[in-house]
Amino acid sequence: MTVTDLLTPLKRQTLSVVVYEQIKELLISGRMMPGEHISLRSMADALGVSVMPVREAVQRLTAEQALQLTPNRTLQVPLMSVSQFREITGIRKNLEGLATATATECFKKEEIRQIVLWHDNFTEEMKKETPDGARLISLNKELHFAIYRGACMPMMMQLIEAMWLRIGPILNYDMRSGPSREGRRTALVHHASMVDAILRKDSEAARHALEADIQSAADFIVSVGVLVSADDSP
Amino acid sequence: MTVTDLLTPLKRQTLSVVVYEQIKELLISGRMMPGEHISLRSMADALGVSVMPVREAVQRLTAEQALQLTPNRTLQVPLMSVSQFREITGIRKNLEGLATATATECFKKEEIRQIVLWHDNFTEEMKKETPDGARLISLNKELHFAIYRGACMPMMMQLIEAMWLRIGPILNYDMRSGPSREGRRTALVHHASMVDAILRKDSEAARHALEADIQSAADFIVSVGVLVSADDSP
DNA sequence: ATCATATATCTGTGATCACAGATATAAAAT
DNA sequence: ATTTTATATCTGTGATCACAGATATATGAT
Repeated sequence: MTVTDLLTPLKRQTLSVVVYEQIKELLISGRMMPGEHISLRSMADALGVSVMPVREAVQRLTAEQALQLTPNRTLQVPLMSVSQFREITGIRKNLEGLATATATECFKKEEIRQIVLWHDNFTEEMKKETPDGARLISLNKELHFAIYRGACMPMMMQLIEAMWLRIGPILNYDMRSGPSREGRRTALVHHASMVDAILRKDSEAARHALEADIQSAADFIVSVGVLVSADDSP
Repeated sequence: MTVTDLLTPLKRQTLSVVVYEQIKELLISGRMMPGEHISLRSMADALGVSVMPVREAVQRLTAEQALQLTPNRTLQVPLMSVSQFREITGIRKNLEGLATATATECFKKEEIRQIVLWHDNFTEEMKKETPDGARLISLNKELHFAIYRGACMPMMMQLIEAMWLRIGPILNYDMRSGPSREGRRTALVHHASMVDAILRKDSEAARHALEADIQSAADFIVSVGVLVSADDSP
């Protein structure tokens, strides 16, 4: 056995995709506010690269509608209308519901153990008097995607990620600064019944609990009033 | 009234998006074979532009997995495994089924008229002894998307388009060179019952007919054996 | 004729410059 | 002091060059 056997094939990492991943993480974890403006050169300077990689990353994010190019040649993280948000919520319930139901029927023991672990961590953090917003966002995402991954549907995963990327800024922006008391309680209830259904291998119950989780979070966002009324975007 | 009132706001068209649309059309209409190699410079020369716009267009198509970048720095239209194709077919039935059912319940008269028109044209072309492959592909796409548009779900439309972009090369590559006798008959049957259900405003029947249409076309593709067995792509 | 080596050519990637349009700032006029 | 005009600066977009890795072709030796 030589040392060459220890070397991983090393997937080619271009600067473009590194930048892409970074901006994506900023968006999905709610560190950029809807409506906020960015520029290629300022990003490039901050990252210590030329505009070229930033340009390609931003171009891609714009294609995914995670960023928006205004008619004035200005980049911004998009504002979202109520109707857009409602449509995404509907699609999410459909896609993520299907993934959850599919996964529930074919989970392995190890996968379920991991899900319970994320759930416990999330619950623990939620029950603190002053939960860490960034940690909550991360734990919530890990819990959800651990479930979806179980469905073994890689393309479905990509679609779901694309949806999360678009609602990330909206969903997470206020959760960062401490979730509301009521929001905390309902989230815990839905997560608990989700995990419970998974343990019982009741796929329809799991789907139902997940859809309720998505819907209640969406209702909260709409009630807060952070969404714009008219549909300015397309 | 001055002449300025006659001028449309003219949406800003960059070269990148023009190139993007062109390549997309090539892919979705089956004019590029799965596995075929392309290069930035040859494309740029053919289009009479620099590599820059082609690069961004290709980068975007690669992100959408409509093109693929091999480890050897070679661009190719992706091969597809049977399992990948089956997963996409499942997702398509879900998304397009939902769109069809939703649309059926809220069609306006004019929209239905348009759908019947596309259906008639498609049927007419199919009944010729030697149907025009390119025209069939176009008519089939127009018919399907005329239905989906009725759902008034713009984001859903984008997801569906992304799916079509990925299966376009596979689905359409052999339809170009004249569809089989059997394939023609079943397609007409499913389209007819789809349109019939829409006229009766029976949303569940419409969904069912659409899913049957998708499934039967997919079964045909699998039986032809154009798909690769192993899963080479990530 | 066959195989090894070397050269030429092709690939995508990154950096840099030029450009036009839009915005903000500064200067000058009233 | 206020409004207008001019200047400077910032924006994304496109073209061009340089580079490293991969492939094909040609050259050389055996």
